[in-house]
Amino acid sequence: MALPRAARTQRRTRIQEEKEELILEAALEVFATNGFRGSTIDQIAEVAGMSKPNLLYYFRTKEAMHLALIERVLDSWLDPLREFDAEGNPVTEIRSYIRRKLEMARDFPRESRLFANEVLQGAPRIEDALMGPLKSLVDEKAKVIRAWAKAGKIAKCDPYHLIFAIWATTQHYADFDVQVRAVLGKDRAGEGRFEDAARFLEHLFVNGLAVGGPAAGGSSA
Amino acid sequence: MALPRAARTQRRTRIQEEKEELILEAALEVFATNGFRGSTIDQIAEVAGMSKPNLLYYFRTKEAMHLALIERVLDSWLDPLREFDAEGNPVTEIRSYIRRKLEMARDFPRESRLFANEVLQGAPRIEDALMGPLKSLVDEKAKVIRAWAKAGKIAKCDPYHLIFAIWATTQHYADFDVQVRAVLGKDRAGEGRFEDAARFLEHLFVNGLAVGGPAAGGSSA
DNA sequence: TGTAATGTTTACCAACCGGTTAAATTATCA
DNA sequence: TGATAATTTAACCGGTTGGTAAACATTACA
Repeated sequence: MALPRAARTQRRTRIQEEKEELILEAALEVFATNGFRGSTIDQIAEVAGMSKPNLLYYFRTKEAMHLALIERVLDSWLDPLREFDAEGNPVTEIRSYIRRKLEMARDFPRESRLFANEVLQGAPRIEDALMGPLKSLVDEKAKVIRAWAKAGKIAKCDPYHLIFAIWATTQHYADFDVQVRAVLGKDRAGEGRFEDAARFLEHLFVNGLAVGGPAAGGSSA
Repeated sequence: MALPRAARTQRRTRIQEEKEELILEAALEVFATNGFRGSTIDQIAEVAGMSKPNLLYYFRTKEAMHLALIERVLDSWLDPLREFDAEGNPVTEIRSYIRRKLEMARDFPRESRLFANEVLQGAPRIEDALMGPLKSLVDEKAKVIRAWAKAGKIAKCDPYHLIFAIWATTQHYADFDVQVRAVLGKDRAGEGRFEDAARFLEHLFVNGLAVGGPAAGGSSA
């Protein structure tokens, strides 16, 4: 009895595709804003416009909905880092990585918050993913960055903490959106904040990682 | 009937001080790791080593515990930014702000996660604090930073996004601790990670904000 | 020491929550 | 169209949750 009833039909139907999609969309909305424990099946059902037993016809448990969601989202969430190219120009690569991550924070804030909630609360349901695929990917890209530093193309720095810094600064605009808007105030909280953030962050990281920074000797001022 | 029974005694007793302290300490532990909705009074009671009705003798509702906690923590949480000194040397000020924030992430991760949970879930209970005291303080410090930039002491940049970047990068080590440890791996996840982070972040921000960096040109208006 | 004020516990309640059952309804297709 | 498979709903269940009432225990102090 490990499968929901919908998965035990003779064929996979059109209705199953549609409803499962609908449910995951609603689940994303609810889980992202309330966390796992803070979300109820009833809430998801209401957002999806379906009855609770009907959800449970497609997903056997609340956990199953969450798991399906995580699996679907995790992969696409790592895409920007995968595109990080060892052959490219370091400055260009870092700049476009920042831009892509910032675009994701703008266009898929719920996905970002879904993970943030999960990690913040100790990642009880995604620990494997963190220590497996995520760590492997980061390890791989860290090597690339280290090679760039060794070749003198960027300043010598800890590649892991560089990646953390890019994650933190970009996802901040999704995860802490309410705070960002509150601090910027009504007039500056429009969509333009993402362009401003991009400009600032690109400047920060490009300058910050440039070889032999100007702060090295007595600054020209 | 807005006050808990303990607050309706003739004098404030020693036991009240002690028990309220004990409860808030337990509440911090629980709220920080589970968020508001995900936490139960029973959990807090168990951590505090008291019975549930006993907690409710000191705090009328779960909300009241959370509110008392937020109020107590918010103030100290903003202290590092308050110390930010207009008269000081910009590089020194920024560097020590980063260091202080990083120390707080290391020494008070629960406080950081308490806010992160709250903001992440839309800040329903601290919106006033964000738009009031927090915004005022940031506005004030943003002016200082802008003045430094205008005087040519640091690169021209958006002071709000600079502050966001410092918040994001430092709090990351408290809020996303599980992820940081998972990615760094067992051998590098010791306490040394905070020193590594400090070294990287100081380099990043000091170089990144240095005037007329080597990658000069496209900086913000 | 006695007693009034303070503190703690036991027992309880109504609402909520995750999930099940079985019956009713709708879609599919020979 | 009718039979069968697929879908949906109403009713329900046991456990949990936030919170209360009232009896009981302890402390402070005259």
